Amino acid sequence: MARTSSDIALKTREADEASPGPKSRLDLFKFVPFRLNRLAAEVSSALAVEYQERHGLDIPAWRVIATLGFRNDACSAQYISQCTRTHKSTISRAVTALLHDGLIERVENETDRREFRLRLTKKGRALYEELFPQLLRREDEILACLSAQERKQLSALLGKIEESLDLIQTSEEADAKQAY
Amino acid sequence: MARTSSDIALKTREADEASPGPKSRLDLFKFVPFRLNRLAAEVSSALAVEYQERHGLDIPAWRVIATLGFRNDACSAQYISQCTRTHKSTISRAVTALLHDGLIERVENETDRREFRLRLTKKGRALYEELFPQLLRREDEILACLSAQERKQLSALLGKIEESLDLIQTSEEADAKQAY
DNA sequence: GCTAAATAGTTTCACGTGCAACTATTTTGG
DNA sequence: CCAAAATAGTTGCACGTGAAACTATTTAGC
Repeated sequence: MARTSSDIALKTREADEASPGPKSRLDLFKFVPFRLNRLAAEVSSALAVEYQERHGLDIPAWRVIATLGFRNDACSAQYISQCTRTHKSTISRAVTALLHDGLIERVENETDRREFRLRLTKKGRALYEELFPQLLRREDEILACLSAQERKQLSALLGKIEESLDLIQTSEEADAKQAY
Repeated sequence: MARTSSDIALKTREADEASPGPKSRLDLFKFVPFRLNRLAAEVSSALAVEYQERHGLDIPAWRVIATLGFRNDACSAQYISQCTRTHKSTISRAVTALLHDGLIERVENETDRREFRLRLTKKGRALYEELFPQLLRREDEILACLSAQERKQLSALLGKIEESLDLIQTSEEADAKQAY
């Protein structure tokens, strides 16, 4: 209490988009990169309750489960890494843990013995089926402050930025970029 | 190449918002928390070039600089921690480094000797003045894919979510929540 | 006024992550 | 075919971060 500077405005909204002129400062609270970072961190921790506390999964593990659960056929660690934009070593460790827990299994690829195809086990599938509705519910809670139309807007806007940053890749494109 | 499953659709946009009915899967690429995470990470690394490579600052240090630069008067580490939503130990380490580099200085608070008031040095101010236009330019590049109106929309939508998640706090409110 | 609780800030510790090096396998090119 | 480059996946290492413990100081309660 008694912070003498308490009255400094911290409100974010209604950026002064009108004047791109000679700003002599940067308001962190209107700075989109900062806002995205903060928002993502907050949303993540809100979701963590579901997969972490309730199911013992961390984010990378959940991404593996989610990718395998969404697709029917088995796919490689590489593929998961690329399309979730998660570093391959991170995926590798998550895969090791999930194998150990019997949530996924891997099938040797006869034609290329470097790569393994991964798929959910029965147990893994069951977890996926239980988990994803809970996560969708959380997402819903988070977006409850938006109308249906606003949600559509948000989705479209994010899509545009993603596209412009090349975050949306076809598998072909993903093949081109290694690193991940 | 020759990924047999290459043709699986990875496109994100145009979520099937219409049917909130019995989905039996979760498409990670339509899942807003995932998208926010990925987007924030990507945007961060795009900006990192500016403050990291060109000025040797990391994100926490930049947040300290930005907060002090935006405000005229000196403020406490606590304050910076709360309003940037960055853990206090992280801010503490950033402050130590910035003090060492002579970018900020601290003034003893006579009425409360536990707390220090922080402010930019001349050198720090100069860095701020040089850095923030570059960052705004980057932000501009990233949002270049959006029209002026879309940017306004995005800002408003983020604002609503932030508000609903209680991310926008007056200092008063911030005082209530500790932890940070 | 003295003890207990609260607060600002620092530091130690454990842990997750990215990078780079490594192994094993496959592909390419001469 | 064989050597060199490329690729899938793993692992060692360094580093940044959050939680919790800690120091110093202030406030609250009796």
